[in-house]
Amino acid sequence: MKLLLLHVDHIEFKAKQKTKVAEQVAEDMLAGRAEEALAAFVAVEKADEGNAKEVVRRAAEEIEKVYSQVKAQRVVLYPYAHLSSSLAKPQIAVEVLKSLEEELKARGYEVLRAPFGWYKAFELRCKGHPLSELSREIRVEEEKKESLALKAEKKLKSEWYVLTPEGELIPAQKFDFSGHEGLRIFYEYETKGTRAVTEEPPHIRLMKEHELVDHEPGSDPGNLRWYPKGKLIKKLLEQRVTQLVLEYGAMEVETPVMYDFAHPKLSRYLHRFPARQYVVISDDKEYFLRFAACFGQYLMMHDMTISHRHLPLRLYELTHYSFRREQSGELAGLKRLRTFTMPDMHTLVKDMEQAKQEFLRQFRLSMRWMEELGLEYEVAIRFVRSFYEENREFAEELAKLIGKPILIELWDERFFYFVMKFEFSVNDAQRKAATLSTVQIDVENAERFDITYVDEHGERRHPLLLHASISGGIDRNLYALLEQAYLRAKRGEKPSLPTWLSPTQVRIIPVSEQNLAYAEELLAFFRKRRVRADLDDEAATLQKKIRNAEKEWIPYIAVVGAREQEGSYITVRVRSTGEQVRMTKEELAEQVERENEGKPFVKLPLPERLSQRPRFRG
RNA sequence: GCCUCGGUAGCUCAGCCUGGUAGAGCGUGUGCUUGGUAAGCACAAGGCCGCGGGUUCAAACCCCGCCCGAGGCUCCA
Repeated sequence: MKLLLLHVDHIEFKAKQKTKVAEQVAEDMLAGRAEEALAAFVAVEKADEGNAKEVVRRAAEEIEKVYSQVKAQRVVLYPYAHLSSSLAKPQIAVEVLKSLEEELKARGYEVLRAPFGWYKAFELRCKGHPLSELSREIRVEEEKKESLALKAEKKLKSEWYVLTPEGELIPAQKFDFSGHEGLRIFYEYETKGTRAVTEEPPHIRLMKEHELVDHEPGSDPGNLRWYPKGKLIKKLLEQRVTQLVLEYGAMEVETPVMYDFAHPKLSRYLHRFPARQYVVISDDKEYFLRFAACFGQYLMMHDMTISHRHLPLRLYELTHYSFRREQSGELAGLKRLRTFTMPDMHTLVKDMEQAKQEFLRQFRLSMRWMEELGLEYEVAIRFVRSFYEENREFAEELAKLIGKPILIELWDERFFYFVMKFEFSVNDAQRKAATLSTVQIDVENAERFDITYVDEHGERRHPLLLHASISGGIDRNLYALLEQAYLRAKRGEKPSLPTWLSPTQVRIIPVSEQNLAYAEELLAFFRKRRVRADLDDEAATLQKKIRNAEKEWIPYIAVVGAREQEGSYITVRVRSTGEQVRMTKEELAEQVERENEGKPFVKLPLPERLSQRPRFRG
């Protein structure tokens, strides 16, 4: 339904001539006049046909809201077809208008309704204040389906257990969590939510202070701006996860970011999910922005010719970007965004045996990722109960790999498209958890999207499908790194990022201007190596420069003065140990290169001399 | 989306209750200082007090609406 709401000094209409669809009305309804009214021009649309009741209720609410804002004294309902290009059937439109009139009257408003389906002359005078002209669109359909999905989910019953590395399955309520604080926090967050902590998550302050990421008020909430240092870290994470996944055997592809709402397979799939999408209008078609690479890869797989010899078959895309129009109140810094970057891999396998093999390998790959970032994490594995019963040893094998107790959630029935998934979660400073790595065994979508392969006997068959995000959202990985750095600082340790992710790995600080030339030589030396070095050539004291470097969490601070210049060595302040070490430039370069080994390397995207470097933020 | 809190210099914040010339620290610029491992000194520039409306002789301050952020609820494919 489309609504155009005008706050008018007066409105007057007179029906002149019937159209084919004219409503039969009493003589006295053919003309009318109202003063100090809210005139509601209404077009009832096709999409309203199945949801008349809800549309009427919502329209009445909108009108009520505006009515009280502008302090009108009566409502005039005026059928106005020209607001929409997709009109409802006239009969239904009349009914909707009548019930809207009834609804408003029931809510205590004085209502005048103009007849439907007549050519009418009308005159009005709009008040012209800021609220005096408003248009509203009321769309019920998707939300209705949405709430159905939500309801079904609410009914889902599940039970929680802890599985120890020794293979013991204990109901979570009976498990003694002492010594497993991380798991306790994770469990409590998953099952009870959190207690009220009313402070800003520390990573939000850190991401700004370190000039990594910031809010962008010029965009939709949940869309962030990335400064050079943040972009560098993001790029390194993206390159590394892509590297891991390609080495594992995935084929990298790229798929569109938007899809046709009306596409039959997509729309059915879409309605299984409660979250909302961004909508893009192109000509008169509506598209939604993808929330993962699923669709693009399904549609691609559907068109592929696949033999059993090709399985397992893996497609991968770094979704730059994925979009989820989260409710505004759910957004939180880098933890929860509306636009984010996520690696998404789908693996086709011929049977459950192969699915489990792949699941295990992807589980290990995710473990490796978490280790490379130095993140502490907790593990949850969620099963449909019957599937768990058949695969106990598999669960035990996974718990053993982790080497500490993990959470198990068992669902009585399968609501989602998967029978099993794992999640690696990190706890943050507010004792909340966020999922990073996850892999799911999907038993539904290959069939839904008609993805087939030809088996040994020449028969077309539907494969099983694994969804994998080895790192989880890239943005969220930075959130985890910052939150855990903050937690370490709270315990009295120095906060830091892994060296391979540190924007500046070596900061060269000359003791005085006399040592600047020597410092420049060192800078030139590191530039030729796989080391991100920069030079503090500002006019400040040594202490001040050290302090600035410490505040930036720089892993190696190289101080060079007359002594170093003569002895051709450098004195390095090592962040991880807090020690001052005398080293040669080669030794330092080798040390950093060792820490960069196997990781992508990107040059510092900023001027090497601090005096040449602008500030992105105070 | 709902509820609560916040938005003042590039940044962090005070001022608002009790309306009357807009403040501090950091950062930035300039000058002095050339300092040996976490803040050297001085001076200066820098403001649509989030936006719109209202009340008032007068609004950063009081009232209403909106926008943005954070937290809670809800939600989290």
